[in-house]
Amino acid sequence: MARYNASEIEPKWQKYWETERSFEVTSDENKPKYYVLDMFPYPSGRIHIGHVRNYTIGDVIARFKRSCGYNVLHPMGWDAFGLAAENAAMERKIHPKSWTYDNIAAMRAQLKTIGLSFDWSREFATCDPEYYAQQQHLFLDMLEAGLITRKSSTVNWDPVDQTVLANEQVINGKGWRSGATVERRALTQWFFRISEMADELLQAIDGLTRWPEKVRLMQRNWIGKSHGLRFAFETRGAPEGFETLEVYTTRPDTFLGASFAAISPDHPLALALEDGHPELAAFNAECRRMGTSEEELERAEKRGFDTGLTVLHPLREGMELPVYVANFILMDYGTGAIYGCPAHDQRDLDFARKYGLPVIDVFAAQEGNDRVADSAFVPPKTEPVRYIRPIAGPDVMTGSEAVGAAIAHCEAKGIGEGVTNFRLRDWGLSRQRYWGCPIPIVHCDVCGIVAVPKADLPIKLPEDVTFDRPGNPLDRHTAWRDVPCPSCGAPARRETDTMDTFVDSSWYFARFTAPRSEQPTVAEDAAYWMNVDQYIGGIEHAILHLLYSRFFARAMQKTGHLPAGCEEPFSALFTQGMVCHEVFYRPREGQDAVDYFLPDEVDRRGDGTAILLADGQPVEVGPSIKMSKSKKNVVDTDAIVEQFGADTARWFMLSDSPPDRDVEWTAAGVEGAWRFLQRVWRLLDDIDPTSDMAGLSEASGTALALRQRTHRTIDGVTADIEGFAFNKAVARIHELYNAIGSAAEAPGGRAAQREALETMARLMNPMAPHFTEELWSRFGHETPLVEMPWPAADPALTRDDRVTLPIQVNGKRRGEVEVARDADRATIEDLALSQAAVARFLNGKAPKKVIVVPGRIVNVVL
RNA sequence: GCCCGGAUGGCGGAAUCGGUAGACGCAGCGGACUCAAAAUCCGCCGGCCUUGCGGCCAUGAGAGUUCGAGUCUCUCUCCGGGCACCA
Repeated sequence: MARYNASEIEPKWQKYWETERSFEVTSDENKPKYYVLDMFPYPSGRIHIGHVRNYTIGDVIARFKRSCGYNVLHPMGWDAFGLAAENAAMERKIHPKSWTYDNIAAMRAQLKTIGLSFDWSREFATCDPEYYAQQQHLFLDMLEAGLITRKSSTVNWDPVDQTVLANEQVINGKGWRSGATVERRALTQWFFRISEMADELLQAIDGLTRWPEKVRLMQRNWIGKSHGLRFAFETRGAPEGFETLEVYTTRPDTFLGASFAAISPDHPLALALEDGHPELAAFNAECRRMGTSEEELERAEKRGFDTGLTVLHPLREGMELPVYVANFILMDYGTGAIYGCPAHDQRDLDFARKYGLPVIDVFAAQEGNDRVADSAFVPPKTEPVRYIRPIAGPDVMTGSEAVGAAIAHCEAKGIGEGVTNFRLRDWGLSRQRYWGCPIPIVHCDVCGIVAVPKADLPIKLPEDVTFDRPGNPLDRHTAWRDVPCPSCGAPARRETDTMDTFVDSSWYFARFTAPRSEQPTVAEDAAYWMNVDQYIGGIEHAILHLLYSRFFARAMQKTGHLPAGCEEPFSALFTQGMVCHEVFYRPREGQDAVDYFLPDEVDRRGDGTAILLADGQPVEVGPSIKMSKSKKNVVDTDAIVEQFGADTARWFMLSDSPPDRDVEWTAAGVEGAWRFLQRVWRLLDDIDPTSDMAGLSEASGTALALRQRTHRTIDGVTADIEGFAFNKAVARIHELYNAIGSAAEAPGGRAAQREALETMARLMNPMAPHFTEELWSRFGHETPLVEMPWPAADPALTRDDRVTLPIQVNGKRRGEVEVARDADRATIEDLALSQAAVARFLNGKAPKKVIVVPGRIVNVVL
């Protein structure tokens, strides 16, 4: 038998699936549906091996469910708007559109060599006008439904390039191109009112039982529901209109420990005080010379400026607290103002020490409470603590009880109210960029903000734009920008901001159910296909993308674009890990820099060293990290498919690491996968593909043992695939392979071997589809595996009525005993105590205790 | 800084409920076949002690709960993801 030749056989089956339209599906009420969706890629240019992993995982599920009788929707598309296309335009003078569509064409061709069971007839890119036209439609409906609002928020502003920067374009506080110090600037923008839905989005997490617990927890924390006290301080010395200062606190039980108040540099009071106070104005300006990212604000050194104002402590007569402007207060959370309780909040304590403010204890010192070492005592909310300054209630309470008591007390005295607050902010969707979905709005001097009538959609992006200057080209494209007002006809301006690309990816899953419709969705198709039964993607999307999609599904329901029951669009979620690779590099002589080399340029030795093929000299071998272009530790898909075939790559991806963990791509691992497929192929030499399956019934001895293993493997692999434990499924298939040879000479052995190999082909099919189709066809089967049902195990062959129990003495394994699976405790105990190994330790004495866990273990305690 | 994960042989990992730690694979070593090599096949493969039987140690570190802990609790270390304009 010749070697298995992937480069001939893989295209053959790909062509078969394509001409047979094996994976194209339509709504069919008579068949149960299964919607499996892989997060669609950003068309960055090439498919790398990390994509192969992601899409292989989804493909295993899709093919498996298909063979289980489901009508499987498994679509693919492109998340095609974004910053990278504009960067390419600026750097390489390529239009974002041609850059994007060229990349899509290249990546589509690469994906098709992997043998993925996508329904390509449903493909779209989010930058297709047919797609974003429907998105504009959704925007208008959401605007009308009150789900969209307009307000001010802060952006990163590059004062040299006169442009808004994304957080990733701010490097150490400087604009990445200009190098200028970035500052925060307020801009009026469009917002989805997601915060209105905060509580609903939080409650519904409870129902997402097939999501990873960590993702549910991250979403809960992100929404950040809290109950606290909101009240107004009376101010002293403040300008007119600021007679009170409203603050919010989640720990009103520490109110009597307050020793200062602080406001955000962006707080209206801080702005009002700038007038005639140049030092404060300078401080505020300094604070604004920081980006908008929360990480940057939190990591920055805590600094404050004494405004000279004070507020009156409402519960401590005569006590005035100084008011500071502080750089760590976020204007977007709570009221943008706080009071500080240094004794019981580390950040407040650091601040108090720095500015010489008093530290007032609210709790009795406890063991481990060592404020002396400049470490605040933050009391737990759920355990009782002793208060020396309770606002109300007994001395000893849990934090939660004390918070409740404090709120009740303040409400009774008329100083504030208990309120529920959320960390979740509204979702700003405006982007000052070209390569995104235009917002269908016109600004008219007469009528104000005017929605574009639906009849005028789509608002298409103009293509004649230039990127020779920074800023949004739509702003300077007057022919596109200047239009008559749709309402009064007066000269007006289009909205030149485009939508955040998260909008594009927040409803694409719904669009796949009717991708060519002239409406965003089609009711019957959405009703049939939604929700996504299995969603698969990276953990990096655990919060934003998934939360926005959950919001959008609700918004689409409210606007009639999704039927009832679709408020949670992803019934099950799986988050997969990344593909990593070693880095190869050499320090650049005389410079503080290194040159990286591609894995292809290097010969990696078994002893951990490597040499550069070009000059035969050694290179450094660095750690295995996430594949990235900059470190050159990327493996291109084409080379692997050409050398080993897609099935080898797929098999390797699935065999080593569990799919939710990172996997290291190694050449040796790929070769191992390739050798395994070849070994399975060679079994065709030893196993008669025409042997009579009637011999199965008389299998005995090793042949019967093989049959049992075959059928137990069916059950095991089925459970493993359902549980995303593909690496365990692969291990089981290896074990079955290792067992095949032993049956050859036993009665019924030839038939048992044929059964085993045919079963292997069927079980391996979702993972290595081309290889197994070919293997299957060599047995003379006319129906290809793609049309075959998933194999079922014979229960008579999977039963096991004997079981081996380990015998422990004092918790250490000293022997084992084989018993009937249903043996009772007394029988097991007698057998165990009669063991020589046990008797040796007993030394004639009776054991203190014997623990028997039937079917599990025996532990003899001396 | 804040939120969320992860850590098991030389390497990837297995151990469904707290019950035989290291399944399966990779790498390595030894052997067979070969003029030789490749390919293939067979065997060994956590550490220490022991001729052997076997014993002791061992799941990032330290403590705790338990007859029994990789698994549960607490403290710590390191690594990764997210932090709202990367997608």
